[in-house]
Amino acid sequence: MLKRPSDAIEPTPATKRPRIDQDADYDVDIDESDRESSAAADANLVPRGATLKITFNRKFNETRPEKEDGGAVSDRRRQQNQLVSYIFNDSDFSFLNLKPDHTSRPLWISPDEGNIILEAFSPIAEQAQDFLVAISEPVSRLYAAVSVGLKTSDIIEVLNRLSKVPVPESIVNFIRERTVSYGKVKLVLKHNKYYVESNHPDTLQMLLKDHIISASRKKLSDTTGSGPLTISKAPQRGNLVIPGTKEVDKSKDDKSTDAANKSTGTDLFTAVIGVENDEIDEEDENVHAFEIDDSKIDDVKKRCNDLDYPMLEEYDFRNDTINANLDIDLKPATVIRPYQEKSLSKMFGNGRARSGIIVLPCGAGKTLVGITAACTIKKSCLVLCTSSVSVMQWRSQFIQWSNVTDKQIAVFTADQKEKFSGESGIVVSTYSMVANTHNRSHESKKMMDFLTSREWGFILLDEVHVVPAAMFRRVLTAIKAHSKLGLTATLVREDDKITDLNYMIGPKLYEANWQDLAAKGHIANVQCAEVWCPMTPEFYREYLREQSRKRMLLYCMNPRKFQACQFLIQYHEKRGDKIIVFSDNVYALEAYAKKLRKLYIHGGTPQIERMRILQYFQHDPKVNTIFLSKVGDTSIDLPEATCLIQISSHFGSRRQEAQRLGRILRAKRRNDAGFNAFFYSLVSKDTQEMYYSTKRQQFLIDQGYAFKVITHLDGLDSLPDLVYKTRDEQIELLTSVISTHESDAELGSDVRAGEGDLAGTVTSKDFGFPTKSGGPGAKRTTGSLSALSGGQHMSYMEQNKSANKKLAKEAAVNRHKLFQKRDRDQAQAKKEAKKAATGATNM
DNA sequence: CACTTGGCAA
DNA sequence: TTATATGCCAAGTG
Repeated sequence: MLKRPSDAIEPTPATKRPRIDQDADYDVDIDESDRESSAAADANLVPRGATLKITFNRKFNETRPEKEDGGAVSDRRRQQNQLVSYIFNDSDFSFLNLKPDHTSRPLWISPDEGNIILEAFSPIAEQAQDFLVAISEPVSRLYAAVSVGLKTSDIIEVLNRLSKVPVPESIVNFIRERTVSYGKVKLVLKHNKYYVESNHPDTLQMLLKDHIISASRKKLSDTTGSGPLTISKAPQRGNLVIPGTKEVDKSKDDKSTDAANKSTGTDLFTAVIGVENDEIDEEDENVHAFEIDDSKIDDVKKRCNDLDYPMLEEYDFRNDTINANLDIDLKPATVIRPYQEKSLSKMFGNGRARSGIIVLPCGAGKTLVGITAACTIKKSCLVLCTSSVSVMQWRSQFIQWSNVTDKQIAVFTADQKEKFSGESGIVVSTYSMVANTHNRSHESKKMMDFLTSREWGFILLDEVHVVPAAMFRRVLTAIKAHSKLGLTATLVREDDKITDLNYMIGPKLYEANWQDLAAKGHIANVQCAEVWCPMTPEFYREYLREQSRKRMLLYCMNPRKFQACQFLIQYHEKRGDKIIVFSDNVYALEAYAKKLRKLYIHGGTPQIERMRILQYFQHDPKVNTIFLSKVGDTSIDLPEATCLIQISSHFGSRRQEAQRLGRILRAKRRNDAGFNAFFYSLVSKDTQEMYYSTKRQQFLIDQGYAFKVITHLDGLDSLPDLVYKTRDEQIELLTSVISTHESDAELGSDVRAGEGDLAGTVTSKDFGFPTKSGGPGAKRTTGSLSALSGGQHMSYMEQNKSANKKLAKEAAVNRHKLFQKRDRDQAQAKKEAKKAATGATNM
């Protein structure tokens, strides 16, 4: 959503303004009864997009408060959980006039609430949904819709054509009001000069009355800044071809971009609607413009934003004669997918590069979109990502998909500072590298000079949602970039961090519908489930006694959860799935991984070892499960997982949920008929966790995923090697949880790892390298792995400890050089920790 | 020189 | 409102 002037003036804007929040305004409703009964019933997927409800009601409540009838509202609330048709319950709409051909129109619009209801069974439902998604979420999406070329009148007209009933006047007004100023003004960089451009000369005149803007206007030598506006033909897409689109052998060059995925449904859609739902042409219109001073761009941008005329930024890169072209292209074999093409056609719709954000799920090929965009613009390009790992990934992807040479692409991180040779090139770097405020090393200072001294045709911003606004500001002020593309998987507003993105980068240009991508096989089809694990009495008693900090640990370590986790892992390993288990809590992560004898990675795991483990996970058929802490949320590339289990879903943001989910969405590996990916959340019953998890799920439901609650896992109790089966074992776990936590409260996690080692642990540390054939490393590995299949009943800690020590000693002899120092350090740390502990008790 | 460690930031 | 993870840099170590 945009920052608006009222924000600055009003002390409490949130109450004054229609706060748009995703939950309220854009729901994909799922029949709730299905959720209730799902434990028993088979895993039926709710019909895709059963209803799409778009609510404008906050706005309407604000303008017409008398509609806020408390009784009706609570009445509605109550019924929400019963039927989809609750939408209709509080009003009788039979008085509305159905249009004569209403059966071919898929939308209902209720005049009071502003709800729009889509009939999913309509043959044109999919297109209608596209349209609705484009215009819903009133403020930001209308803005986005306008910015990709839809006009107010078009929106109203299309809505009217889709609707069975006449579009209520109130909605028309709402749309008018909201779109009147958006997208009217563009900041265009053309022939290396900046222009403020608009189709409406009067708007420009109005803006020029503002003293800041008029002061920024470029003074021509003969006039005093009040000369006439320049008039020119509106830009057209013309012969611009986005690489990789097979556009070449099409007869029509324009507007047929979407012809590739045209189906009979689309034709029907156009027949009913009369217009294509995107690419509204601006052909025979003139645009008006005035030039502004390069140095005043930021002032003008800010001012226009304050005046409620946010500027879209466009870069006429084909007419940029000053910045050298970069001779890159996609490799001939590279073909991009229809939705990638669609997102790019939004960006390059009129032959210029619009700045903005493209939202695609992880694994849907964001990187390729970015690369294709870079290959379309063909100017110097700067890519920014969040971690050095993804820097390397971007680099290698560029080389993989396009024909850039080593000389043209350079990386800039803490340990690698390259420059490209020649006039133009690509630099891949991290945000913190560029935005760093505190002292720089000499090398990076030089590099920064290199970055700031030149003009960049294109700046690619990866994972825009994680970067704080302040950092962006620094980056964008330091770097002179002519067009900006943000890529993200989730543009979810959890806090106000990304509120400014619209202003700083641009509007959302495109957002893919996850389900559609799943249906078309681009990403996996996911079954989401929440597993409710009861607490054991002992744990629950402690839980009730303890304070919040320890409570969390207790419900994470719930033995029943352990068992559920074990069960699910075994079940899915049998199916041949690759499984990732997430835990935000590092202690729990280690405990689980060790008990279940799996490899794990957390923040303290050194880089080389991470790579090792990921290698195993990907290629070794014996390693099918790994445990990850928060590290997995970003920057680790895990293409092979098909099943994901969350223990400790505490404090979760929807963003996190979405991103984790994204990890298993990569093109499907499995060919099962129904679901080919699984997402479990383990929740301890009757604890705070229940509350958090409900909150988190909302996102998944919003995305339209089927969601089940599992209260009982069949066959769990008969699992042969079930952990913590006896009460004694459980109590032992409980005491170790309580005591360990206390004594280790302020010790580093690595120290803890060494101390509390459980029987026959296969931790990342013990996992030898299967180096040179038959080497000692290899032997150890297989030994550990075969131990998985039997004899893991080690009841006593003391025993285990000593056994483990012996193992460790043996291991140390044959350990890889890289690990030896680590081991020593750990031994040292352990010693010191013990010393500290005894010292404490002596006092 | 290669590598690790601690401090700091967001 | 946490805890965790990450990145950059300088200083220390063998």
